[in-house]
Amino acid sequence: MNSTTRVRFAPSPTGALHIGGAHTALFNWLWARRNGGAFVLRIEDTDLVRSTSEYERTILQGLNWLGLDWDEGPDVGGSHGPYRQSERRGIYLEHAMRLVESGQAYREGEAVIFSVPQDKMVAFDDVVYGHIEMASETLKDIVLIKSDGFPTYNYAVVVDDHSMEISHVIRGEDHISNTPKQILLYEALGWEVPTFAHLPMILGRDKKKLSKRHGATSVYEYRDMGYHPDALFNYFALLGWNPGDDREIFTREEAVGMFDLARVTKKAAVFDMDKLNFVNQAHITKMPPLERARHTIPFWKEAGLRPEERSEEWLGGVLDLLEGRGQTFRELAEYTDYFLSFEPVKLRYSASDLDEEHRETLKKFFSTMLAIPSWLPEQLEVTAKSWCDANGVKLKDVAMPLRWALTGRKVSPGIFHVAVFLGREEVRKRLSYYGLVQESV
RNA sequence: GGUCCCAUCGUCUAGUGGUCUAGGACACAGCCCUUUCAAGGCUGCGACACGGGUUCGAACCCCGUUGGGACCGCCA
Repeated sequence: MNSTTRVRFAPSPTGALHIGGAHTALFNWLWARRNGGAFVLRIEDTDLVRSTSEYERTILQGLNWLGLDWDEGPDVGGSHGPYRQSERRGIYLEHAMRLVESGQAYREGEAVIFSVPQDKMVAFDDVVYGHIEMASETLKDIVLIKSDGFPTYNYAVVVDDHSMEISHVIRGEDHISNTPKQILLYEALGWEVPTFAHLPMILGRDKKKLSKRHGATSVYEYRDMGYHPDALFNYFALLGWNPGDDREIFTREEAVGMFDLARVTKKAAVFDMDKLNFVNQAHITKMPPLERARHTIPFWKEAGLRPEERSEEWLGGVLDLLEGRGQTFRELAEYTDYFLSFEPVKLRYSASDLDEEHRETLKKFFSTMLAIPSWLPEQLEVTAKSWCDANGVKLKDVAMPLRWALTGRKVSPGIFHVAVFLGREEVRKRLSYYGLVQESV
């Protein structure tokens, strides 16, 4: 336990929360929680034209959805505020003027610019990348305050991280080359330099920086595709980090218990949907039926079905039948649509593949089946098998037509379980619709 | 172009000089199970980028090459 650990996630509200940002936020959160420290949320809205409060709101909601809570931030306040850079202009100006007075910065137009000292080797020890150094003469002078009176990123980040007492600056590897500039500013201001830990980048399948071309990039798109936040959290944690043993499926709490910045890897990682799907499936499988049902409801509705007409227990029972089938809530809804309504079945299947002879055989079997005393999966299967033996047909020859008539698909869970869940009358109704029930019965 | 970073199976990774004929997971293929498809179980395919050193010994250390990436904005 180290109560002095203070980390921050500092998004700029110029777009939705996307994968890279969520990944960075996640690692900061993990480190804060692991050490019993504080996770601070700061909004870097110094780009007047691109920042909007609408984006700020979606980013906060996105973090919330992922289960990342913060201890200080623009909405919850805290002792180191304000937490929006646009509200901290006085602080930036004050320190910039100090540098002008000491001759370390100069004015040009309305702007304040820092003169980079020459012949200086700037070095730091990154927690993940190790020792890094850069000669100061490769750096150009640094703009501190723009002509519009707002601070630039490299300057504001230093003032804020210092005044918010940030102990560890955990951010993407793309900031490594900004770090020497910031260190020069810490030194000029006479401030202690925090510990830096840069995180590997996340790339698309083609190993290029993740962009729209690679498909979904915002966390909300993943929610809408049917991923569970716990699974996305789990998958993100695995990108650039591993617990050191073979554990790959874990909860947030377990991740907090195992996390260590020292185990973060250096190589950029490719975002792999196949693995995400696997992780999501694993989380769905472990989930209690009722919770699974609650997460699937929006997708049933989206498919035009009416889950609100059923109890959560019934819906959970439907999903239980899937036994591991489906990798997203969207697929869960899709794979079970025929339980909620006969309509999608009619749209998919017409029974035109059955010739008269085949129909007659099926009618005989179905009438035997519908007359079975106890309507249970095992009974249906035993009856079907013995009927097939007696009539010289294979079980699949009756099971597949039954599957088509009940589900409108060629794949489904065990069809006798489906039949039992649907109920004898509903099964009779569907078979009858396809003309597979003997009129006389 | 300058500076910086990275480099183990297709992908995520384990590995910090000998226990590595390199381990796990995803994906893929096959088998088992089986009324279909999954799930589950088993098996298989598959990598230390290359070249020099250092060392008794290198995936691990050093140098170079090549290949990726990032930054070089009064964007963040």
